[in-house]
Amino acid sequence: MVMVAAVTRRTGRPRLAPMNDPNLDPAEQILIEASRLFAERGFSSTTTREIAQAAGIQQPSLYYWFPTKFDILNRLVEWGIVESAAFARSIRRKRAPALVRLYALLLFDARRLCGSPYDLSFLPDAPELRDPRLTYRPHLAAFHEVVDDLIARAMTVGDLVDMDPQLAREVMLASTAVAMRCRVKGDEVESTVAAIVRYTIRGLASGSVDLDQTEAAAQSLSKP
Amino acid sequence: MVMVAAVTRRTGRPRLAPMNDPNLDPAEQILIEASRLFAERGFSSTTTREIAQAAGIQQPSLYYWFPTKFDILNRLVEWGIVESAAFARSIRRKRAPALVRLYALLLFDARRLCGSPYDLSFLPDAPELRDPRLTYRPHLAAFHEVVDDLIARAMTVGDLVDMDPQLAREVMLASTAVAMRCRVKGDEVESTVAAIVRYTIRGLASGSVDLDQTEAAAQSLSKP
DNA sequence: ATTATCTATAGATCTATAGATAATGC
DNA sequence: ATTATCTATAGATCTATAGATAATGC
Repeated sequence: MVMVAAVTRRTGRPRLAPMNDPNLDPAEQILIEASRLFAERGFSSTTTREIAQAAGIQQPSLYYWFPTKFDILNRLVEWGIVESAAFARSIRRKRAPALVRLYALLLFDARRLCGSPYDLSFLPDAPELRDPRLTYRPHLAAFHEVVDDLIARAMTVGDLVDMDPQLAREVMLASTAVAMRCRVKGDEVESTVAAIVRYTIRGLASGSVDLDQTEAAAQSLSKP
Repeated sequence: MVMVAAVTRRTGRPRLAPMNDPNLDPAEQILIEASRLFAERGFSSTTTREIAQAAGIQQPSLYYWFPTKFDILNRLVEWGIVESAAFARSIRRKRAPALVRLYALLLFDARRLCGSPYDLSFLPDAPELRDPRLTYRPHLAAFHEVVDDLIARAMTVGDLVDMDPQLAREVMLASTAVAMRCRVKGDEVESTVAAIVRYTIRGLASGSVDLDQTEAAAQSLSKP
């Protein structure tokens, strides 16, 4: 008995133009194209007509998949933070040195964003993030709490140079923004992520830290 | 004969609400308030009505001072780069080591943005910057050219760690973005700027560099 | 009957223009 | 006469809804 890749005939009225990839979920396609457009022109400047066109449907058909344009944004923002926040919570209980855990957290986050199907480079500093209706806030707060805690611990044991802890977080999260912009495919993800995080930590770690050893420990810790 | 601070009676139809500071140029007031709103809500989401209201005039009165909303953006972007590009051109001919000149350029730029009357924190990654009608491009290109040149020279003499030069520029300009966000007043400008640039250079300078001496040389070079 | 689209459009903006108005300047 | 404002509004969007339509599923 030979299995043939089923030509998934979809239900519903046919599109004016047939789908590029009939196996891809339309909602997924919408998120991918919307993120690309948000990165290119910003959330407010991107119209629902443009998103629909990029996804191969008419403008009102968007509303079958998402209740509002705003919900598309919310889904993308959530995707960008929820998993990293969960990883942050789990790493808080691990017994490795604080700097290693910090390093691992930056690696996990950068890897996720760098290898994402969505272009989330519009997120850092996107003014729309201030909208109180967005639901990412508790996740980001948890993420920041862990980062701040680990910075404080690493500073106490002398693994980070003595500086304003808030500025240290700023510099670290600026590196995450770099990772979002350097989005690459497949094999290149690991080397790109490693380089970005390495130079960030280099700037903050004190001279007594063995960077190669810290990186190696963080690398194994950052993979689930 | 006693000089009295003249109560500048202004010509033209009076405003509905009197000006807060009658000595401040209305165009300047508009730029200040517009930049604040662009930073808060983004260019596209900010309406001309909001800008006008913040500046104390009715919406159509904006158009007496600026031909379009877009021109307000263009003026702000130009302000953010023109002077730094001019400084970059002048420092290219100086005879100090490349790393010192790079350090001085970052200091000059960060100082200008950090102490600016305008809130330009919306500029890094603002999608509106892609608009080809904006006139800042030649200035930014000149600025980047000098930075790239200085990075290459500093790397050749071993003052910067060996890394992808483009990534080095990314990391440096990410620090400039931090400076824009850390806008402070008066006395605090110098210390804030110094700290931000110091930790950026720390992350990129090789171990053989004397950072204190480099900073001192850069500080005096960065002031005209 | 259910699903996923389509077409048409209501209602709510938002930018920019037209033209009136109320000061000062000469 | 000149300047800097005002009011009123045209014209161009843009989001979201209403309701029709063309497939498949049972």
